[in-house]
Amino acid sequence: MPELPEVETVRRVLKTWLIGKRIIKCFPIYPNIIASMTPEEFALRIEGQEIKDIGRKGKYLLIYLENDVIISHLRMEGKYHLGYFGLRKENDEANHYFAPNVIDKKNKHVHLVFLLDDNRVLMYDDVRKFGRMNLVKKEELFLVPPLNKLGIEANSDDYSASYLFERLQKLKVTIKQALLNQELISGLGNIYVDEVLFLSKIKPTKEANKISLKKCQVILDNAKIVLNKAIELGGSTIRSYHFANGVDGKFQNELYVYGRANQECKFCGSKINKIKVGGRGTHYCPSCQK
DNA sequence: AGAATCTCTCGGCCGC
DNA sequence: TGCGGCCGAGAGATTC
Repeated sequence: MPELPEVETVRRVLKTWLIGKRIIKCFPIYPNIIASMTPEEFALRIEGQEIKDIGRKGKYLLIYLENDVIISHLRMEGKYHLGYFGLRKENDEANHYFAPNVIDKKNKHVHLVFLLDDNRVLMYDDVRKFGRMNLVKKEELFLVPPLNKLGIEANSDDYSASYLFERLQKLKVTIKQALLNQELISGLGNIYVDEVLFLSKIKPTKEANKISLKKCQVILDNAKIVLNKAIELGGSTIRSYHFANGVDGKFQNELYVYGRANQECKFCGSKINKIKVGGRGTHYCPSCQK
């Protein structure tokens, strides 16, 4: 489940692979991955452009080309592999191959392929087909969907407690639902919201408009601590989620509540509770969080 | 107007 | 082995 730290980890890997490479050809295999235009138009526009930089905004990965930016959201299980253009050879140790019209076990979940000018291929792999890619003109990047309404990032120094407090005052949802809203604060997903609320000693079901200004500061402080620590450790690898080329994160070992239902709280020993909040699985310690 | 809620996308996985 | 239900981020539609 890629959240801000996982996407940042992918960004750093892609940067080492792709800067200066030119996209010769794009194969959109599963068309629904491309949002807001036809796959043909997407392919036509990016073909011939050089990859200039790899950026990130919230959970969105940004592939800067000469004239356009590919906005890639990995959603649940999207990942990238760098492979080779050609047919798989016997006893070949290379992990990933791609040839048009040849889909084997190794790449049956590959939905989009970029052929690069060094005869390598960048493959977008997504078992659940939830990920989406947009293409926007460079100068419109933050002026059109999906980035035009995205909130300030949760670990940014620009995020002030007074701003968070003012926004929360107007809401009638729980604090957990508010922190998952990417228009209010970006980069936090289900895992890290649970972790931030645990460290902040706030029950996920508490109404957003009852959080004090002081607690807003605590939330932002903990968001920084949790996200920066997770980035440092390469994100969390949970369930079947692995990063590009098998690079796994280590933050899952640091989790206090997420995925620890019925286990002991690392602070007080109470049983971690799992409930539903706004339709999302939610973990908390009933004695630490009020 | 703006916030909240509903619906839809998917396939692995779990329980029966 | 077969099948229905569950999970979940975000967009777009709908309701409040």
